[in-house]
Amino acid sequence: MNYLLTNIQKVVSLTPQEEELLLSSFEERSVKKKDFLLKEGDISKGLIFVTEGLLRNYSLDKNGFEHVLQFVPPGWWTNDIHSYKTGLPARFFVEAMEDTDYLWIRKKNMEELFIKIPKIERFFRILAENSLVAHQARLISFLSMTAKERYMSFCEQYPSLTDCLPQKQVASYIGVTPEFLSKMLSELKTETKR
Amino acid sequence: MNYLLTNIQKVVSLTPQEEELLLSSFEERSVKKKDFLLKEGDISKGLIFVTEGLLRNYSLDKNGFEHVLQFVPPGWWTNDIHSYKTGLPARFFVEAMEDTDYLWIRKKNMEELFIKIPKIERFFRILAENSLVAHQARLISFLSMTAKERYMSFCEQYPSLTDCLPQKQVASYIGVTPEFLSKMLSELKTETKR
DNA sequence: CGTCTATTTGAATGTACTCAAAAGCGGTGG
DNA sequence: CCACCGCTTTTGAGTACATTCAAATAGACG
Repeated sequence: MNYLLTNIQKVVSLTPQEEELLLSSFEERSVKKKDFLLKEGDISKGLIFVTEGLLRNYSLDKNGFEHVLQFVPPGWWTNDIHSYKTGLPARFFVEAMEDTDYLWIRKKNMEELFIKIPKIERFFRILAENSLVAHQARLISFLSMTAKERYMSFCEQYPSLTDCLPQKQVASYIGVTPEFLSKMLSELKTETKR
Repeated sequence: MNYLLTNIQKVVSLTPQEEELLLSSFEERSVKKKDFLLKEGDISKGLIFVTEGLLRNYSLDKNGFEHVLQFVPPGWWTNDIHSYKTGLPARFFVEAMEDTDYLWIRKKNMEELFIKIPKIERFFRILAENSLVAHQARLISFLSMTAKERYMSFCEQYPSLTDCLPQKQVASYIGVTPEFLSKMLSELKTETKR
């Protein structure tokens, strides 16, 4: 639970009372590898903050292919925002890539927190804005970069993830087929050897 | 100015005093077609709310190609969020596609408003969240759709823009060359004729 | 071990790009 | 008001980047 406080206090400072109210609004939960926290068609009823493990947030297209929207390591938040905000069915899946511990807060509690502690609403405003910046950068990468450039940019941005992720998942994130990523990698290797 | 109030009151309600404070924090400004409101390398010092006309927010890649991040018709907000939040040089340009009127608020005034009227901070939290949802959808379109599908999805989503925008700009938004969009369109025409 | 999934490799294909040239269109100045 | 200039759009030929499909190999897990 302390991890959550540290995460939030980097942006806004809370009194001990506020900390207590905050923590009491969350539930500690765990899932096993390959479990789903959310499936397409479900209604997303709360927010997820990962403390241990790794999640992925992805969509399934009409041809049955998966597309990774986000990897969610400890210290990061996830859910299907659209479903959460509108109450409509989710378009994304949230699945555990490893055994994962997380904190969960129901929408109703979240809304109460915003009223009782405006600083929490500030925290989430800033969180959303930062996330927006990251999404914009990723969009620009699709508009202006080749697959190889997107791969290298991914490695720079998430060095810790690059190692522990199956290639297939990285391929899905940067928007290429696993076969093509494999070919790119063998090229990159022979390039550096020379 | 009233347009701004209408826009905000759709999400949160304000008292007459709050309305007045809000409006007094903004400046009315105008630019001519082809003028820049922000250039790469500038520091983004405030937020822009368009009341009349049309802006575009784009980046320039290392080969000199433009990539449209956002079109900004009346009722929409824009700036370079990253630069605005960090004080670092902007990566994007904001340019007027037509003579445009807009409201402008300095960062310092914005921060004061957040303190004096928490509902305004709520409005911007929700604005950022909605924008995030839109960005996610666009990301998924690059991961899962062909150029033709992205084009059709763009037309559905922004019917009013489709007509008034030069093809070249639409091409830049959906991530293809103007030549390729032109070929796609002539194909689509012959398809519907049959 | 055996099974299941991930990765590699190759050949054929397709989608989208580049470069070039011509045609169309809008704005501006004479 | 027309002619010209610059920019956008169209069209075509050749090319490159990335996909599909198939088959072989390698790894991970029970």
